[in-house]
Amino acid sequence: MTIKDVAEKFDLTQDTLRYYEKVGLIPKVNRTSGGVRDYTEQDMRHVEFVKCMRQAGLSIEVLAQYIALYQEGEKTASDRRQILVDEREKLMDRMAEMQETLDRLDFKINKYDRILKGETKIKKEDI
Amino acid sequence: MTIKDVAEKFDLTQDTLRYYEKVGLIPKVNRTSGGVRDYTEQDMRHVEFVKCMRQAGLSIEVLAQYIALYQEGEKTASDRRQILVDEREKLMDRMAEMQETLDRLDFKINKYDRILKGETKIKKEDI
DNA sequence: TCTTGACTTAGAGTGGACTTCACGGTTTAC
DNA sequence: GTAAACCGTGAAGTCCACTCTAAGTCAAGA
Repeated sequence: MTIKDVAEKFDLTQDTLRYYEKVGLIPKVNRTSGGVRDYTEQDMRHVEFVKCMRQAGLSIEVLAQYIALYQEGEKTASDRRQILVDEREKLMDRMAEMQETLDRLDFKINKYDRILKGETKIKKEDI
Repeated sequence: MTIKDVAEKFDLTQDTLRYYEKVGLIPKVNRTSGGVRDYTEQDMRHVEFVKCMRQAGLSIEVLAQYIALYQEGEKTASDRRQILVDEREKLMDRMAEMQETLDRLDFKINKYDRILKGETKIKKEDI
């Protein structure tokens, strides 16, 4: 698969794909005789994984580290596990914060609904 | 309250507080005769609100817009409500993505646990 | 009175994650 | 065969959200 196809498939730009490869989020992709990237199924699994992790906020740095360990083979399994555990923890924290904000948004939206129906007045101290 | 106290209270830097004021996330804070910021209770409610929203990923831009409407008074209530509804939606989407990633991390951590106990082998296609 | 330390400003600098540029080589459709 | 579309590179540029710097002001304590 060409970079164009992969970019479309995962809704990433070609630039982003090249960038990810450069910084090590994706292993070096094989090239055709003309030097054009030709993505394998395995490459795509990497792209999909990285996209998912990036969306959740894992940094380029930590992902590059993970992929580097992955490429060193089986002996790095426990280091890799630790990275995942740490990132899982961070993710849970972020989600808890977001849940708090979500609750707060719901509360405020509710308040606006009541205000707009004329049931309540805006109080100066409500931001 | 001085900027130092507020920074400590909310675990933000003084620079960040000045920056938030400059870009309109916090209304202009009153000054002492010497020009030093003196935060009121109401200012602090703003700071707390903004901190919470920023943590959840709402942009400076959208928050500044919200605060600007807030300062225009009651007539902007429905516009403000709409901002909150839109941001709530985005937040839910982000959280759903993060939940997906979390599930995936759990699955992978589990796999590593089994590998490290020797129950399974790493497969090449597992990233 | 002098020093210390916290405060002020405008504006420059930083870090993360892309994104664009300039320009040349490659592939494809007709 | 050739034009159009696509791909390659390294380096520079961009955007967001701060963060730091320089140079100055001010209040309190020795």
